[in-house]
Amino acid sequence: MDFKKSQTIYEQIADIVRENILTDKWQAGDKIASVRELAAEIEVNPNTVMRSYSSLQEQGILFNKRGIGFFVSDKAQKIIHKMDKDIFIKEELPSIFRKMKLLHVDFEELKNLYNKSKSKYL
Amino acid sequence: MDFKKSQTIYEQIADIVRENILTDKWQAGDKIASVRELAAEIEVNPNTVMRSYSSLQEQGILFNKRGIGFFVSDKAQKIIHKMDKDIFIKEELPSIFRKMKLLHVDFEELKNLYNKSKSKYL
Amino acid sequence: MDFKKSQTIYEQIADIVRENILTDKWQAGDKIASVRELAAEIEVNPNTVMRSYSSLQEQGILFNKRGIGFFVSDKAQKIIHKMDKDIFIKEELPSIFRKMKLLHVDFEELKNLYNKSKSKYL
Amino acid sequence: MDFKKSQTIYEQIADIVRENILTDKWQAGDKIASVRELAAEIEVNPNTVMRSYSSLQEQGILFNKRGIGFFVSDKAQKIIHKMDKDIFIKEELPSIFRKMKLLHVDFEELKNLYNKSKSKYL
DNA sequence: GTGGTCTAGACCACC
DNA sequence: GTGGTCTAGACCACA
Repeated sequence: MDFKKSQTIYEQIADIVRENILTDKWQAGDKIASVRELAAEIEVNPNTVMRSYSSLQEQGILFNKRGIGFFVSDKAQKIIHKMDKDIFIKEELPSIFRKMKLLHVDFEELKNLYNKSKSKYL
Repeated sequence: MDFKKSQTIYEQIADIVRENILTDKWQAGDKIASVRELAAEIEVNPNTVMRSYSSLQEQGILFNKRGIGFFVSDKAQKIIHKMDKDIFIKEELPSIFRKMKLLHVDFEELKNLYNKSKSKYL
Repeated sequence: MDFKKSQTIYEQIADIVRENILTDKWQAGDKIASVRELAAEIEVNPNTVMRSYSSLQEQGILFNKRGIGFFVSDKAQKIIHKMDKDIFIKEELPSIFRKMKLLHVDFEELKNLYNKSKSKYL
Repeated sequence: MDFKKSQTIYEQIADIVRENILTDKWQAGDKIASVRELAAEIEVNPNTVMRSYSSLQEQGILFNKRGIGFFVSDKAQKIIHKMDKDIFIKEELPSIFRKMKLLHVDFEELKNLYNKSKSKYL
């Protein structure tokens, strides 16, 4: 597994977990991989995985049962969706629109790029 | 001057320089603030400014004359525009489109948000 | 450790690293001395070593794992060999040939000097 | 006029003067360009030219007559030839031979490159 | 005055 | 422990 340098590894792991929950790969109540299992699989220090799980737990996305493991919480999907959409609309989109203006990219071009990217996944 | 802590100071300085060039505030051939001047103005260590200028020089955006100062290179604007557009189209937009899909944001909603943001600046 | 003053220290450190890789002392995947270790060993400021390692990383010769250290990249030797041979053939040799002409040194004399230098290492 | 960054401007100017003398463009007793003339021509600070001329004077290559200008000394060519050949044989060639070994360039290849470079100037 | 290098020492996040 | 950034202050060569 290879990670981007611009973001910390534990955040990138948390992102993957969040995405798996958002896309229904992992559902409410599911037991997810143990810290050691995941660490071994993606070749990362167990401390690093632990840190990801802990932060997800603080956000109410995971919960753990002592000696058993980490589980997806009931409200996980709702929480993630709200967090992500908030960031998307308040931070990411404005930054994109600002850059479009700076680079003289008009909405037509955006539309074309959108359609092109969509057709990739058909 | 205050900086975000999510990004290094020297990158933020480089970003400002790039933006000033892209928006024609500084034009090809212009002498820009000396390392010490800028450092004093934005209350930062001269070494930090130096690092920004050096990286911009490596990218071909600035050049310097010994003992005189740093200048905006002829191709600066073209280089910056190309770099920025490349990143925008190959990295930022795909990430945005991917997130739209994940969050079930359709193109109509994007269009509305775009028009809303546009009207802010009218 | 003593350095020539005609060249910056950080370039000389980078040169040593490159040479150690080129001569197989350090091989692809090897972990090299940490910034602080090397700095202590050659009695130089850690920042200076950091600067060397960073530039080697930009060139694709080294890479690092967060919190672990710097490593020799797989293509390191190939990159260095290409860089060196390019400079040798496009810059150093022409300059030598030009000087030979200027100083009226013919190819026979060069051959003699070459053989003499070679016998030194036998 | 454009200068390499790796060497100081005044040294590069001195190099040009030396070369002009070595190739008989400027001969013993000739008056060379005044400091201001040359400075204007190559767009450089007069101080910088002065520094070049001074160093050449120290080496016995130039001499000056007060209020008249700088002149090529009688022994100029001999001095330059000796200096250059010394450096060439004791420093530059050994460094080249060392690099040949490192880059696995054998003498045959050197010969080919030499002949190729020679034919360029025919 | 300018850029450029270097040191000493600090602080941080991460593994 | 590791890399990475930043500061304060010094010194140098060059214009």
